[in-house]
Amino acid sequence: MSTTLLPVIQPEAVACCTPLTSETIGPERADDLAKKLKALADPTRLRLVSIVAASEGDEACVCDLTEPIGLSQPTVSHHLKILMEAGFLTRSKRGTWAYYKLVPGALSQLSQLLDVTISR
Amino acid sequence: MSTTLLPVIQPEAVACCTPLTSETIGPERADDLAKKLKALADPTRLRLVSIVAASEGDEACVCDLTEPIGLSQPTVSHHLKILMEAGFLTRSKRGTWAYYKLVPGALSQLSQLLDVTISR
DNA sequence: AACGTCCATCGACGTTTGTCAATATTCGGA
DNA sequence: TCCGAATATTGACAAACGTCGATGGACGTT
Repeated sequence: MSTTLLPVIQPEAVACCTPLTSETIGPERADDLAKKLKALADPTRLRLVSIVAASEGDEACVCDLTEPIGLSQPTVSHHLKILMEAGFLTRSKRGTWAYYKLVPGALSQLSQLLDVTISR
Repeated sequence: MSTTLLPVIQPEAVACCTPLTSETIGPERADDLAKKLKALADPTRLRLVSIVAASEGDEACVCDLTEPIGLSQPTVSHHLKILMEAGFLTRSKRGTWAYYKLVPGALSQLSQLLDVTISR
């Protein structure tokens, strides 16, 4: 009698597993990106960046920032430090005043990274 | 004798205060933006989004995600929930499997918001 | 030299976050 | 109807975070 050949089921097709179609982000890059995003992921810090960006020369001193933010001066300084360490602001002292300035393109760069690195 | 008129010093020029040249972000919008950024500001969640984005049909089930992430299944489910509540992923159950899918344009929209809302 | 102003740092506090083990739930197959 | 597999939820815990008051350091003015 004749035998019928049955196709062997591929292991990949057994369960739900979907194959990847392109490269994924590595844990190191994910850490870097997360660090920058974390620096912005706070309402107070977003407002700080916004006020600096809206100021003459993309620059403002702490005395300009404390009042509209409505938090204590140490807290504002703390947030500014975080934004500096993340590369969004630079600091320059003139007299007793400390001026914080937007790093040109830092925000746009992060914005692009979101689109390009992730959505790919 | 003749009197010389002296110009009155403007109050704004006395100290360091820089005038704003354009609108700043309001506290409510800052809260909204911060909430979305916070959802992405974690290395594990960035990798999850990346893997989903790299998968066939921008879609993957939890069983595809647990192994490459290297964390416990409850932790992965927890992160996926956060990404869903922030509007980056949607969930659809098929059988026992739960498929998470990228929300089209959600990342790009956030990316644009960063550039437009802040940098002005 | 003494004082006042602007800002950074420190220490403390309550809250939020990321993680896990254990358990509950839902669904398909025997 | 019972069992196993995939996923969500709960409870717990340590670490990180946001905030403040108090303090300290640097600078300009008197």
